[in-house]
Amino acid sequence: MDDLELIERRPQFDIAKGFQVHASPVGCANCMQRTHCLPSKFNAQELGAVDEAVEVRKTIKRGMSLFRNGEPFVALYAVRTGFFKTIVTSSDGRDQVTGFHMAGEILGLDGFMSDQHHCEAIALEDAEICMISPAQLEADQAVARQFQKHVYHLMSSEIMREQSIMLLLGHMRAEERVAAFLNNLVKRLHARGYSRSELVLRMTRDEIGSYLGLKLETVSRVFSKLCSEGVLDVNVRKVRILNQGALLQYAS
Amino acid sequence: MDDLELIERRPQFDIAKGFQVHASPVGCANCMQRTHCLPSKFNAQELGAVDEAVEVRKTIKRGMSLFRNGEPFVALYAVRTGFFKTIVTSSDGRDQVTGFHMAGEILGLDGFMSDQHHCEAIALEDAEICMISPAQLEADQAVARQFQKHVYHLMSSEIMREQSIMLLLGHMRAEERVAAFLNNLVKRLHARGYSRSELVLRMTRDEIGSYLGLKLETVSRVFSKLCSEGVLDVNVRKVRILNQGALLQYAS
DNA sequence: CGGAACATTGAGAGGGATCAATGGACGTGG
DNA sequence: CCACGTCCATTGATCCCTCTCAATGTTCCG
Repeated sequence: MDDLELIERRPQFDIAKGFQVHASPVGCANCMQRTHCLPSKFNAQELGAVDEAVEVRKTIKRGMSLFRNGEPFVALYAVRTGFFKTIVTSSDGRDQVTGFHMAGEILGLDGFMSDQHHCEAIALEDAEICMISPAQLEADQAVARQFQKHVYHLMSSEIMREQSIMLLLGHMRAEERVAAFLNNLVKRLHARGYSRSELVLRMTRDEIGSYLGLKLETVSRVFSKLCSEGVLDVNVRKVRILNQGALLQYAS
Repeated sequence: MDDLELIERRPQFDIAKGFQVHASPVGCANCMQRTHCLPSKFNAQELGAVDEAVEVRKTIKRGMSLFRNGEPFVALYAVRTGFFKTIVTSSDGRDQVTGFHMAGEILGLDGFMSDQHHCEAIALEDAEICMISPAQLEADQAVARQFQKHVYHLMSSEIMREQSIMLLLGHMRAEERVAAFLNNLVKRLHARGYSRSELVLRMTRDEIGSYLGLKLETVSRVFSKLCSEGVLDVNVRKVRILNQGALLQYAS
């Protein structure tokens, strides 16, 4: 397994197939994601320090892991391009998708305080990420304070996000879950300049199902049903929302 | 509604029925929970500063809220005695129990970084809590550093806890959920000196169901089934675990 | 072109929800 | 101290949503 070998070589960050490391070709100040990403929280002056803490940019091939359960924490990761899923694995081997992550979002927080990752992040398509080294960020006193504040904020958001998923998993029916999923996805995409009504799913039906606590067939059936009701226009991975209001109704 | 009136008066912490405030009668150094509670993370020297930050102890009557969704964050709360549940409420009014909390556990972290609570904590029986004021804790530099470290740790644990619930809600069958619930509960109780095989449930079947994503009748039926199989001996709220191994098997 | 991975759809089964009735525990007030 | 009401738990009967199993279709890529 090329993947495994790759994974085990970290945290040295060797240049290897599917896991290219190179010096920063783009500073945060020029990055397309700067308005959504962590650096947006810093002022122009502090940005220099942030830029220095962002040591390298990496490209991750589709299907590869950014980090895995049990690995030592070495950095936070900001998604530059591409799409990730995070999964947790139960003691008996079943695993569950706990989130999907797009450009500008920060991965790896779960390892930040325990120095060890407790989930696995896998690229759903070829992706680029920035590695943010907390140690270096905290060299500057003012930046450190600002950084900590935003790590708190990110963790707080993560807890709230998970609570809303718990609510979804505990109380919603299949249609509601899928509708909530689509609404959330399209909202985040729209914040990044994408259409409010059209999206391309980067994940399989199985992955959506795992995230929503449903079987892949059920996810497929719900798509078909919402299609037949004129709420959606689904063509495999391409989804068009025809009736925004109705979709919001479903998600209640 | 006495409850509502009470709630609205906070955070002034008036003395009122069911919500008694009084000066610390017991220091952390002498508290029965000190080995499980947050203060256990500090050395003897720092403990003085912690004790000062624990401004008041309060008693909370059964059914009363410690804090509610949307309320400003004023302090962290350490459970001294009694039992709490935390609930989140969805936009359409449905709510879900997100956790049960016993002596020594810290409540209110969800409001720590956003300065506002995003869930509600309700006492399941008459309870006592300690209010920990972060502002005062952070007066001392060394204590502040130590405190921050442990807040990170607590939040990390909270994220992991929620992920395991997501796994439960997403993939487990009713019996597995109930078994996992009991195992977790008895483990935490045992860490506090209680029996490894006997426990008294402080919550209703409905609350267990909400936590596990099941209806109360289903919870009741699972208890009955495990009873008939000789795994448990259930007498309403009193549960005896007759076959520890089998229960662990169920929770897989 | 062929194979692998993924999606769709159908038929049938089953687990949990729902509806409903009963019973026990507890607290309050007569 | 008992009667009563309330809250909670148990159990049964039935329904239905989702899972499971299975076959077919589509897309993508070597």
